[in-house]
Amino acid sequence: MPELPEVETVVRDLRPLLVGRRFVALRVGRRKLRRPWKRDWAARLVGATVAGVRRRGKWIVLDLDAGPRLVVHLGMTGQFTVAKSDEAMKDHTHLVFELNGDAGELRFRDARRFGSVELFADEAAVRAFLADRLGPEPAEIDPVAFREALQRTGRTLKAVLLDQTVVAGVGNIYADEALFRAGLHPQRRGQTVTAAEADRLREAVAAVIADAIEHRGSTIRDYVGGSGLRGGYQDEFRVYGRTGKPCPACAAVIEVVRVAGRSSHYCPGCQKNSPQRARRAQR
DNA sequence: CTGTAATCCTGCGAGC
DNA sequence: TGCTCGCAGGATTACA
Repeated sequence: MPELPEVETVVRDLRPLLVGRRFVALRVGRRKLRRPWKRDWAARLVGATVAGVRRRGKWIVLDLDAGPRLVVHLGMTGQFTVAKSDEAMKDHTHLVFELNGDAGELRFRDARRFGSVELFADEAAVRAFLADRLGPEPAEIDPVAFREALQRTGRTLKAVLLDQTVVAGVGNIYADEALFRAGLHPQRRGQTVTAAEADRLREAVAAVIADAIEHRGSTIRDYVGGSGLRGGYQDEFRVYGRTGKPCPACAAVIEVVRVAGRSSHYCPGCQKNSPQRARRAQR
């Protein structure tokens, strides 16, 4: 569910609520998440003070003063929030970190349990883990590397944008919105794009992500920020979830197709798929 | 190697 | 109202 803008919002919300706070107790649910909970983690977490809260791609990292790092992924339905201790416990709450002072508690909730929580020994271990999985942040993509990543693959543009090793943090919503802004069809093959189109797509990805962060991400159903607030970017969608509605640019009717296993929304007027012509133009 | 499909889960809306 | 079906913001693995 949450993509980069939602995760960034959670991190920004949690940072002032957690940094400097100590975990004084921890309750761990029985249901298993995506990665198994190791028995010694609770002992290593209780008593630790939060030194930092940050994000890389869709992964959240809590730096603990003694050195270990808690790495959290929200999957599709994960929520990571600070609540008052007397606030009712919602179902599917798997972890509760009690904070010192009057700071309430940090809760991890995830109905579908596609999310994960893992404790790493130190910064080097986290770096190795993330480096294996993630390409650059959208704002930091190297133009040449991005163009080459597109032009050397026969995959669709949609599949490439969803590949976290090409660019970190883009998911189904923002892939569709970026392709619309770049005027590119989701089923277009990477090999067929020109340098100018690759640049347009790279800029569109960065712009859409930045815009969505400003709106605190998108809430369609489950997503809430670190303080429980919903996002607002769902009201800015131009194509995602707008099947059958008019394109804001040309008034053609938005269509949906299945690409790379995901629903892909696009405007047939603004996003033509013309691999033949593009292929010929390249020679 | 490349690319797609199935898998892990629960909840909800659509359609009958 | 109640049931079944398909789909959902993701990552990983298993296969063609």
